[in-house]
Amino acid sequence: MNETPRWLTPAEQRAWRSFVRMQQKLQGRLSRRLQADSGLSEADYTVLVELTDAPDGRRRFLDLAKAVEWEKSRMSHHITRMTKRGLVTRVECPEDGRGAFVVITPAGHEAIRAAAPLHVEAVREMFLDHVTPAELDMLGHLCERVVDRLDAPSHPAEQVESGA
Amino acid sequence: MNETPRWLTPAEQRAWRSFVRMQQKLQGRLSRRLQADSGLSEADYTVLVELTDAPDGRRRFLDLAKAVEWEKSRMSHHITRMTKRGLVTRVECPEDGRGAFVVITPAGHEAIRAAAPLHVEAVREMFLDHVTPAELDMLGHLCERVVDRLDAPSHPAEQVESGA
DNA sequence: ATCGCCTGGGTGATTTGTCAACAATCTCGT
DNA sequence: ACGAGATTGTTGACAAATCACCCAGGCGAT
Repeated sequence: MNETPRWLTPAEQRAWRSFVRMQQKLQGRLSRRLQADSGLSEADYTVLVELTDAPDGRRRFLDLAKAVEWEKSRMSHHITRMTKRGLVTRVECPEDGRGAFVVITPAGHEAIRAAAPLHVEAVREMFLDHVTPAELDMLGHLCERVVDRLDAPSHPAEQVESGA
Repeated sequence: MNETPRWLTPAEQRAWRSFVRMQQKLQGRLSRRLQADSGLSEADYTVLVELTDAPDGRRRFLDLAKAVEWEKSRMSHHITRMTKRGLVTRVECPEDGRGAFVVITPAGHEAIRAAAPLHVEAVREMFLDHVTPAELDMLGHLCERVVDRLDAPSHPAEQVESGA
């Protein structure tokens, strides 16, 4: 029945492909640099940022996992490793007997505090310095919109009662 | 000496963060979907696309590795696995005794041919459908520019004679 | 209370990626 | 011609991600 592939137009093709390439390169370079400069993997950094953002430096597991689009088991394994390195701790949740928080430790705080400026510098060098404010602004809006769409229920048509 | 962290402005902060989030989500969703729909990992797909683009479906190892920003050893391992599945083959290079080509097989061709329309559809749903043509255009240019910058020698100042 | 079932999280085996060291060319300068 | 050094690709040990399955605690109906 759906025999119409809606193939990409040349313009779409080109934009999407260069976007993908940029992602690949940017991610590759940034994470290697982060590792070299600060001894943190991209994954570590992501978790630490997410925790730093939380008002009291703590976050529920699944909450965290969904925020960064990881599987819960990945989060669990990763937190185990980070715990061994002293960057975070597990704290069990009083009101949910099965639940657990992951909490950033002082060492964890210290680690991002040290890593952030270097990382920011790298982000500038590799990305921000080559983008105009207008582009950046547009990009920001675009990304927020797309993220919202991704977080919303899969098929817009199925969603009958959210904003109504 | 460099005690000036050039911290991000709120606008930069916001744009960059939402960009990172979008990347995470988009990548996560797209690759899970690709796997489910076609039995190809994102890595497989990347390699196959790169090979399909080449005039005669063959590419040197390191060339390929650099193009997708992988370590050569990752490429080697991955090609080994793909070879076992019959998607590609290794062919030794006549004019460079140590070198090798990786070549896409008919089965490989068939695999992307089958996967591409599904993947494209997913890309539309998750991304293109939420972006205006003007935005897409700007994004495309931006990405090309950034990629060029990343491929150019590291410190612009060190580059004394390219455009001059 | 207790049974079914869902949810939040952990575990172990398998797959994938990284790192470091290696072999086999090639490239040059002499 | 020959040896130092740089390239190209491989390998094996280790780290990290995924998958499938498990367990414990909550939640609601009877």
